[in-house]
Amino acid sequence: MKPRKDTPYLDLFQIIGLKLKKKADESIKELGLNAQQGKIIGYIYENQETELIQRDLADRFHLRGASITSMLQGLEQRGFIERKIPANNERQKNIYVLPKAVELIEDFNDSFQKVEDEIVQVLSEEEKQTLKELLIKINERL
Amino acid sequence: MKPRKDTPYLDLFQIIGLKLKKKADESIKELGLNAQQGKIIGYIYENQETELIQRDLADRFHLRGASITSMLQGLEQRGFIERKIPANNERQKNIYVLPKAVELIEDFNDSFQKVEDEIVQVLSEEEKQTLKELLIKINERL
DNA sequence: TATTGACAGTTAGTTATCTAACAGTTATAC
DNA sequence: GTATAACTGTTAGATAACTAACTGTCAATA
Repeated sequence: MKPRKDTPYLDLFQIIGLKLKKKADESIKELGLNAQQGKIIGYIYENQETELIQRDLADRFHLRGASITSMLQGLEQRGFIERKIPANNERQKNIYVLPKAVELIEDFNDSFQKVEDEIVQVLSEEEKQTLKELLIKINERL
Repeated sequence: MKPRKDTPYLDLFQIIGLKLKKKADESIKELGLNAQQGKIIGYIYENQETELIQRDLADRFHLRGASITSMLQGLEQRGFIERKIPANNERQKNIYVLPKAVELIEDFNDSFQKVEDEIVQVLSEEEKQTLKELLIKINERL
């Protein structure tokens, strides 16, 4: 007598993911960026000395190359980042943040930290640790 | 010396959510529907005796009314569902699945179950139980 | 070394979501 | 009872993701 339909993990992950996206978007809306753009700018900032290319962003954020192209074109036109073709490989583009973006990084890291805190506010230290381990284990196999 | 930027829970939930969405979409692609459409048809099927309206779907799936309108228009045009204005309230529309959709429900419930199993395959029974409790607790407060 | 395949990025077109403004219906309050 | 507010759904327009087809570059190999 197995249940005909019951996918609590799938449903919970979908709903929590959606709620977090909306919260994160809302929290940095006033900066004129959405959460994805904020996360990407932060990641570029931390990795721009490593000859970061668009491919790396696609891998890290699980997006398609075309989506990265489109997003970076937008950020470049608005003066947040720049892309330079490196001398040693003309099919790549290295990515760098510009001052206009650097100024905002602390702000949206604070905002993201607040959302982060909201997630785990109801958990004990031990529960937080357990959850993190379980999430990492799941993510590795997915 | 607090870490300048560290949001592992936010990041893990976003990535896992994205991976699950892609897996679920892929798993029922051959039926000509995406995961969200499948989930919604399943939900309508289980609740159509309760005078289900679009507002209910928006609440359950955390989508805007406009998104529900657009999605249901598509499903209605393709003959999966129908919407009827009830006699007692002309501003609402009750929603019902049509045979063409009912035929598919078992298929995509099986597909969703496979994705569900993938999520927890690496966890022990005890870990599964713990995870479910933590996710429910988080979702309630978010 | 010339060909072929893999790789990095772009473009065009599609889709699902969103917000804002709106129409019509029902409920509330004076 | 009428005016106003709240509710339900729709439309129009924007955005961010996708796939498929493409250009150009680099690497492997025969």
